[in-house]
Amino acid sequence: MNEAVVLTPERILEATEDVLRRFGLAKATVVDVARALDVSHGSVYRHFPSKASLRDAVAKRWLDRANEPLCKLAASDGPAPERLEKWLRTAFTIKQKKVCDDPEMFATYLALAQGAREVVEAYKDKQVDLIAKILSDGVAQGVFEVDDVKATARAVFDATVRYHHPAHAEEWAKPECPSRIDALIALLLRGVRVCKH
Amino acid sequence: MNEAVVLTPERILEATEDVLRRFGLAKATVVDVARALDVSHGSVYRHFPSKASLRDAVAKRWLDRANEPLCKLAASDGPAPERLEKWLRTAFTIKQKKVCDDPEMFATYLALAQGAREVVEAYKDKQVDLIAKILSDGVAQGVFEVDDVKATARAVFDATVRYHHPAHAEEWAKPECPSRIDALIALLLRGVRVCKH
DNA sequence: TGTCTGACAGATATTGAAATCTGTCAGCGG
DNA sequence: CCGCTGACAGATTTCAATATCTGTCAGACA
Repeated sequence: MNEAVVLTPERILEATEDVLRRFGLAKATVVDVARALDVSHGSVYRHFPSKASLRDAVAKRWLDRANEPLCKLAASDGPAPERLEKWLRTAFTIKQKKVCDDPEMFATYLALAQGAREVVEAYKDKQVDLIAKILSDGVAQGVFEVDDVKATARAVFDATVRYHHPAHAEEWAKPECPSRIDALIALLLRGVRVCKH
Repeated sequence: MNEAVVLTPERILEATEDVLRRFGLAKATVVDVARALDVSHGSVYRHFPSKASLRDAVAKRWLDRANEPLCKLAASDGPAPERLEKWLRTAFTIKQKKVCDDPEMFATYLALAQGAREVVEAYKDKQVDLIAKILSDGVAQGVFEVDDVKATARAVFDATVRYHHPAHAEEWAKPECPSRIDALIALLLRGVRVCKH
């Protein structure tokens, strides 16, 4: 019973990512994945009930990996305003880097996410929770003044959509982008900070 | 020399909108437009050098019409905060209404705009100028406190992208949308207002 | 007994030949 | 003379025949 030969969901996901990387979403088939694992395609259906569920699982892996640094940032301590700014800039940078490094693969994952609405929705909710965590820390520190933490976290998330939603990815490379990000972050921080007298 | 029979760019644009409405962007051809006007398609090329330029002109008409109420709002007078809020809500409502009333036509115009980048860019710049107008009025009234009016106007525009960029149109119908808009507008207004003591 | 195979039906994608469209231009007709 | 026509070349789209893929399942194999 060689472990390397046992067919696990994990191995299938790995192979699926490989196949996606090589062929792209449009051309990748379950048969390709099975071939990469040297099994029949019927075997893949023992572990994932459909091609859609396989794609969803790949999307979830991808989003979870991307989210990891942000979870850490939200859980850390320190002054909330700096932490919020850092969190937002990190969120933007992660996405931006993915586009720059491998635009083709980014496009593949983007298309993948389009079909995995539930997974994406859960991921977004998690992001909002992370922002809310920082906001409530800031309120506790007396540096933020916020009516409704949850609603404001959602508003911050919505307000920054342009720099983390893939629909706007083409614009991220523009030269005026960094200064526009600076202006946006400054505006949002002013919106949550307590008034200085 | 019957005026109704003279072929003008205006008449061609009107006919093109009709054809788009009837067939959709994918199926609408220059031949269809010519047929609607009862002329040969060669004649259309006397007035527009290419199909692309015809589409651009239609897109421009559409955007200009949509922009009209917003220009008026920005040019009006009154307290800047109320005016900014009204402007944003109007901008959202205009787009939302277009989607609700005729989703098919909205999709057509959306696809149209994708190919008319320059026209769209000019339209966006105009929007930012309108926001900047209201912001600088607010500064003059002593109710807004803004470092760089132009940059902040851009930031307000960017922050509200989720509710005026057609890429997010599917989300506009969701029931939680209005309260999220309220939270976002409140956040942005807090970000530009002078501190209350 | 439980995992995997391979053949199968229905759904989906590919392909290339035929039809249509875009953009041009010489010339018609008022 | 001037705006319009209609035929044309090359590009693009359509359509239907063909090939491939998804998802199932009865049975092999260990």
